[in-house]
Amino acid sequence: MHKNQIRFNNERRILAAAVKIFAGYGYQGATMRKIAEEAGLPKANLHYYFQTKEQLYRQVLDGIFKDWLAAANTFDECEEPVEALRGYIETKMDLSRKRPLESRIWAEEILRGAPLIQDQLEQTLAAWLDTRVKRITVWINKGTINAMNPRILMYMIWAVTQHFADFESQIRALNQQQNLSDEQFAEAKTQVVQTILKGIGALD
Amino acid sequence: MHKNQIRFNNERRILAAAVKIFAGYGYQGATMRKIAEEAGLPKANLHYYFQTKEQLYRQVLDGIFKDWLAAANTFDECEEPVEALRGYIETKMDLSRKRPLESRIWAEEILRGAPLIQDQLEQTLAAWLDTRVKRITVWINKGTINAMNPRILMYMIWAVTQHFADFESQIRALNQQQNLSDEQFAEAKTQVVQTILKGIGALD
DNA sequence: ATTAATCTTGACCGTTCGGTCAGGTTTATT
DNA sequence: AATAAACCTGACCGAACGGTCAAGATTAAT
Repeated sequence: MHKNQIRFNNERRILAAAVKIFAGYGYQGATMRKIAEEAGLPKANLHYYFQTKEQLYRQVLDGIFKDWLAAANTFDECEEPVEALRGYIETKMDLSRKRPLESRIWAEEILRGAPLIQDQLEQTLAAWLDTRVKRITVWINKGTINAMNPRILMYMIWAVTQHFADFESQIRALNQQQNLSDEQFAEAKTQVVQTILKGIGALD
Repeated sequence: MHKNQIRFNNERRILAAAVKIFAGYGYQGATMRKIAEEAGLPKANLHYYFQTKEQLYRQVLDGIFKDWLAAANTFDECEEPVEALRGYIETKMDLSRKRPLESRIWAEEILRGAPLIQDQLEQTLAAWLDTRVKRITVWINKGTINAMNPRILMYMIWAVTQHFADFESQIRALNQQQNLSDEQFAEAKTQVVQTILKGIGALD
């Protein structure tokens, strides 16, 4: 039991509702009314816990950003490129499968020019990327993988893995109006891993 | 000289302005006022040529969809997978470079669940994809490329190429706040082509 | 030169937006 | 039991939204 049980519960309810509505309608399309309705609370109550729509949105983004960075754990723990990259790609694919809403909110924020998270991108994410780039460079120098620009490799991994969340509605339209089944998604995961690892010369 | 010169010119101006504003703010964030200002026309004039905001948006989407499909020309004209896929990937990369706004409008529409273009996806795009899937299947059966799901290959190509337009602001933040230079973009293009072609076993 | 068709636009309308606030209720502290 | 702190919410506000319209200006057709 928390000390501020009421506050804790209500903030969680509001944030969960906000994720759904922001993902479904975008920042501008989402309204405090819709979020309040989704959360089952009066609109004025939202403003009691989160002063403005922007502040609520910022907290949602913060949560997403943390998951984003945490997905790199396997990457960091593995020594060899095949394990490290396979683990990272699979983790990112699983994130797209299990939490597509968050991925879409992130994508929309970037699409709009990252007006609210530019600082975090330039500071935290840039530093995060630098670390991984250095590890990849070591592999390249050892000859374990082909010579290449490690940043572009990371962009490719992000692009492909997040595509399955962000472009879900397009994929569904091209799959007889059905979301990918678990089997289909597993197949996609395997093929993405294989193509990228083979593409950078880590296999064979 | 066109017959309806005035109408033709004004519709073009408005559509060009609409692309900029829709790409920069999203459908909901874009306002008829902003588009009118960008076009240098009074707001009421927009409604003379396009009855509603939604109709204007639909025409913008239609234009993008045509470019989308036309990008497959090289794909269709080449016999061998290396030429065909290299040509298609390069064309899509060039599109992302030269017309990122259109790519972002498309991405946002899909992100929101494709409310206005679902039919086109299910009809036209699905048929378009089927044709290319069949060609890829031929290559697989010949053993020119590895066994795989051709649809997932196409998803990967779309994801990676469009990422350079859709996530431009993120890439900029990770590139010392500078957009990719022509040299950097050319490097990315080469690496994307190499990685995918090698990844599917079309090279070596 | 006259008429018809097209184009232009400031002013206006109903609706919905994010946000506020006063006053009441519930929970925690002493 | 009394007081304080936290929580709740219907009613309201100014601003901005998409869209309309009447009346005038311009262009095309005869």
